[in-house]
Amino acid sequence: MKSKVTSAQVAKRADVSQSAVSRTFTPGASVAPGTRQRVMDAARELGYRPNAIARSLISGRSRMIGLIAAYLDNQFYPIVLERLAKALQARGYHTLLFISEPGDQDDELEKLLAYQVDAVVMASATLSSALAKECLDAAIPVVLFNRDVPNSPANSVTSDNFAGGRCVADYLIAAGHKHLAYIAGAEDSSTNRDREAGFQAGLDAVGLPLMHRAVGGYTHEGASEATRQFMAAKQPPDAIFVANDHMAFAVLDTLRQGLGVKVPEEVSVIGFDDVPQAAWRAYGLTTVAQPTDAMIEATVSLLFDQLEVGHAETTRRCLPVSLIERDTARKPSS
Amino acid sequence: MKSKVTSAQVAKRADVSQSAVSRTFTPGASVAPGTRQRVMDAARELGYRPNAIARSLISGRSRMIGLIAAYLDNQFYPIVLERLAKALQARGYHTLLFISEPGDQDDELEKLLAYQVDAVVMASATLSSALAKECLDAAIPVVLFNRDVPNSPANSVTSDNFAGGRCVADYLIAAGHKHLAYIAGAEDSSTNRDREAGFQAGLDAVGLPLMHRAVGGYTHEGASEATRQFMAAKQPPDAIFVANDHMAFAVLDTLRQGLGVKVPEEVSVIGFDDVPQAAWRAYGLTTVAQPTDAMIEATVSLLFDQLEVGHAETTRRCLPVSLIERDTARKPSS
DNA sequence: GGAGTCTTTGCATTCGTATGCAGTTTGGCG
DNA sequence: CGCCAAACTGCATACGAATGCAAAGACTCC
Repeated sequence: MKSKVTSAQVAKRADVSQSAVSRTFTPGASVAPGTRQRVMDAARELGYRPNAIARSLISGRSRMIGLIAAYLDNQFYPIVLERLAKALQARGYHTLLFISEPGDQDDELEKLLAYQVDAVVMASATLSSALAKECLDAAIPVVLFNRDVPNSPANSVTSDNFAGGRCVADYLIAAGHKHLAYIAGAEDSSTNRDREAGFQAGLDAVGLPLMHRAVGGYTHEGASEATRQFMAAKQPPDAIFVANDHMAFAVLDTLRQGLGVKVPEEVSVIGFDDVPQAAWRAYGLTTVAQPTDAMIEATVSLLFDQLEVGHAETTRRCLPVSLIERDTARKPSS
Repeated sequence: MKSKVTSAQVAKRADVSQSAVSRTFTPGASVAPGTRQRVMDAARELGYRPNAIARSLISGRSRMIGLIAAYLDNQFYPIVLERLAKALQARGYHTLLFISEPGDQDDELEKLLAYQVDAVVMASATLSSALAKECLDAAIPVVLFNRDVPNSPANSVTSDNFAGGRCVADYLIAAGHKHLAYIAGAEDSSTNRDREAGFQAGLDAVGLPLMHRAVGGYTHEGASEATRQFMAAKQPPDAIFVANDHMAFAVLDTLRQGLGVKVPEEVSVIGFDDVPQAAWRAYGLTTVAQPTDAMIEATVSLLFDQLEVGHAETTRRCLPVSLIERDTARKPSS
């Protein structure tokens, strides 16, 4: 069991001081080529690997980023998770993952801070103001991903949800739809709020009322239930805007397989996110695409601005979206 | 910026020694109620939070589990990730995430070990024997999730892929299919190997040949391409077994939307994994269900056996699978 | 009242690495 | 050859918390 090889042991073997070993493994430090070689040899022979924990302790930087997530069943998030983690790895940082349960967000964030993460990315859940303050006090940058809390000291990266919602309204109206419905995600999520507000603004612009509205809670079942409810009304909608793709799939299944309704002939359906499945032929979902890669890039660069440059003021990045026309919504004739 | 509050500062404020503060935050340590109270008060006033990094250094245990993953676009893995991370959190451990690129697995695992993780779960990629040895030397338990490397010193948790493959063969044969095809995942993955071997064994049992075979590489495109190829043959298959659901969706899309083939009337399709989408009505995929929760539970208990009990011999858990009958495969008449 | 037990406390040390400082060597250049 | 700068090296200390040890206090029990 050579489980614990320390720099001191390597130093002894290479017949140098522990400092020399440390310097060999510190990029940019001053070590003579010969010394470095001896140290490297000794290190390899003993199977030495610098202890990142000890390094963190002394340097005050753990090179770990805390990532808080939930709802990994919505495919948007796994993809973000994967790419974000990869982007961080490429820069020598790693991801400490926290899955937040509805109740214990504060508790979890507390533990996360105990691990001395250099920054926090929240890809789910909203930051309670108490916690935001704690992070601020601890000088730990926080980036809200795909959500936004006005008046909080946290940075955020979102796409233009309002514009996306507006765009959907315009598109449906241009296609001649009159009876519009909206299936909301979670009432308290900022994405839902903005998407809905944009959609509503589009209706208001032409004086059209929103005829149906239900809350799907970002779940498959909730969306399915909402759809059933809409279609049972004496005046069912002829177009449904769904707060995200994950729910839109359930809407499509319920309409087509459950109720035998033709899409888009009888009802148009538009989602939001443009997850890969939306492009799969069984769905062919017309949807609003979030610029996932750009959002991740923005997140990473924002993070590093704060971590390495020491940039301080809080920024809110809002990236443009685009409507992807596929087969679930009637196309405007023009 | 009270960013760095240490136990020493709390001690001074509470007028006790640093040891007392440490003991207050160490469950089971001996502290007088009054002292504990004073420490807690001081800690709250200063916003103290024990430094997990420092704790790890002295205790030799980081309470972090390294999780190596990839292919998060196959929904099976995000779900595993979420539940596994949650299960670990519940026991006071956290997940350090590593996304492995095809090339740099060894590099990444190297860095992961530098973080002094207490154990490693590999949910993707196979452990190179060099790394396996390193982990063994470092006395770090390794659990291979959903993959198995014979003759390696690593523990593994899998489902009975061979039995699953066999079961599919039996099912298709019982339904009267004669022209069978298989779409493989990655040739070198143990899941693919076992699923295929089981399937082949089923064919061998009745002397039926495998008429078509192609490698889909676990990708959507690969599976789609394979399907096209099969159907263009002069004797196309009447049943396709696909190495996982993620590819099976592509097969269905290609058959139905791309080629206008009726499923299951003209061709039966069976997948493997039973991801949530398989149950969605647009697909209604007949598939082999892996016992995800049981696999996770097994992984966690195996991990803790080694971490806290100190159990040493390597174990291989193999859990039973079950065929889920839905709408993409013709049912045997019996 | 005294001896023994148990609890509580502080001191000092430890974990493994990084780094300021001072000392030594080397090399360049006049 | 001599001097100064630059490169290299080792010593000692620091990071923040946990813990063995011994001392001191609190109690019990006879």
